[in-house]
Amino acid sequence: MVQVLNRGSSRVQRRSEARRTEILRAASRVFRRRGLAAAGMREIAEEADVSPGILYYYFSGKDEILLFCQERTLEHMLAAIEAARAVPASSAERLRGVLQAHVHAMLDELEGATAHLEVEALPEALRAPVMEKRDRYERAVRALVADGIKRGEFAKADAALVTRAMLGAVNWSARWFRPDGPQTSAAVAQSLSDYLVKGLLK
Amino acid sequence: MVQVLNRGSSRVQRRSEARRTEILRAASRVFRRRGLAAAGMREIAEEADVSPGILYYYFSGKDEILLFCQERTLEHMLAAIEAARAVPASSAERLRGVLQAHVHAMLDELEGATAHLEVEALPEALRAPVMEKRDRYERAVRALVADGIKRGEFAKADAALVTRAMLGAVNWSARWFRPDGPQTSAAVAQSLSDYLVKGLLK
DNA sequence: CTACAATTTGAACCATGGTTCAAGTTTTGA
DNA sequence: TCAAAACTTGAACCATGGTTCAAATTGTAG
Repeated sequence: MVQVLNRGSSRVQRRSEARRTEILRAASRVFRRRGLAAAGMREIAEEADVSPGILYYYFSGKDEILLFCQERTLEHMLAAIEAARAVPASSAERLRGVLQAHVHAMLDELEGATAHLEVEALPEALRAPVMEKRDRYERAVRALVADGIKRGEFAKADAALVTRAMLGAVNWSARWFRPDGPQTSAAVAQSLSDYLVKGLLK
Repeated sequence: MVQVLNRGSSRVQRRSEARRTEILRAASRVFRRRGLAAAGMREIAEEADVSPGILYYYFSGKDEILLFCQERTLEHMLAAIEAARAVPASSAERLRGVLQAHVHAMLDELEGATAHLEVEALPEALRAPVMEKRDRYERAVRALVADGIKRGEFAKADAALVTRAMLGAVNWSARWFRPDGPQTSAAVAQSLSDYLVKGLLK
């Protein structure tokens, strides 16, 4: 029988929950390594050091694993937006903060996931909640940009287009970044956000 | 038997060549519409208005179709780089020109293809030539950026990183652009390249 | 016109990979 | 300690989709 999501705190529930996230993390790694389509259930199972069958004990199938990976990352990014809003700072500083968090969400081992870049991989039925979050995130970033323009801190620009350019640049980092390369993810986050915000300043 | 690429000009050869590109174009459309992995041979065949079997008369298989799509787009982009180099102009103007051509290569119906964004989809054996072109293109853009910095036209920056940011922003456009949306691909190319180059100026 | 080559078809083949399941093993509660 | 529940396994099932192929059609050369 497939388990129901459960945040209770009895011993078994905690252990069960841990196993679930363990699987999700393994899946994230495989997704990033092989790409969404090429990631097989057997490989995910091996990465998580369990048998293939068990994936269907904790999840209803590959789609659901994908769904959870995407939502986890998006919620992480939405939290970063909230954090930025809470801090009293210039639009430029806020925007840089959000973009840096986004880069970390893309590149860092712990929470990093690139799955949310391919919403189309989800069957129609599951897409809605992910797209809702994705759109909410994009709107929030756009609001940050528009706000900076309104305040006169940024030059006049097409906020929607610039936002998409920024997100594209940031998302793309997952394609070329190598953890064993010359620079850390923090350095990338720094330089990238500096450059992207600079294009907005007057 | 599988046909050999042939640019001769006898009547049959011309017709054969036309059929090949016709198939490639159909494949490009399906790739863009469904994504690489989800594009099936049967669907490509239907889009090209032929039977599935014939794809194997003109190509050795899906991999080769993919390979040709990628190379076609990359060659198109490399040509744009050459054109930019030939023109006497500021680094900023050259860079804008290249980025605009890139956007058009992404979005326009005629030659537009997004296949080259997923080199990993190719089997190891076929990857090399595509990656060589892709890297050559990236190096050329980077050289343009570095040149602008050296001339003092651009502010000091990590040329490699900025280049990747630009390419990411531009590649990403294929994800959100809708031909029937509010703006044309030319308008997008314009705004996008303006913003991206602005971040480099002093 | 006729034979040969080039082209085209669509059904069948088969590997891949997501999924199911009956049968074990481990953990829990009393 | 023991039975029930929770968990885990690995092999088998089966749909999908890339590929093959024998046969049919079309085009070409003599």
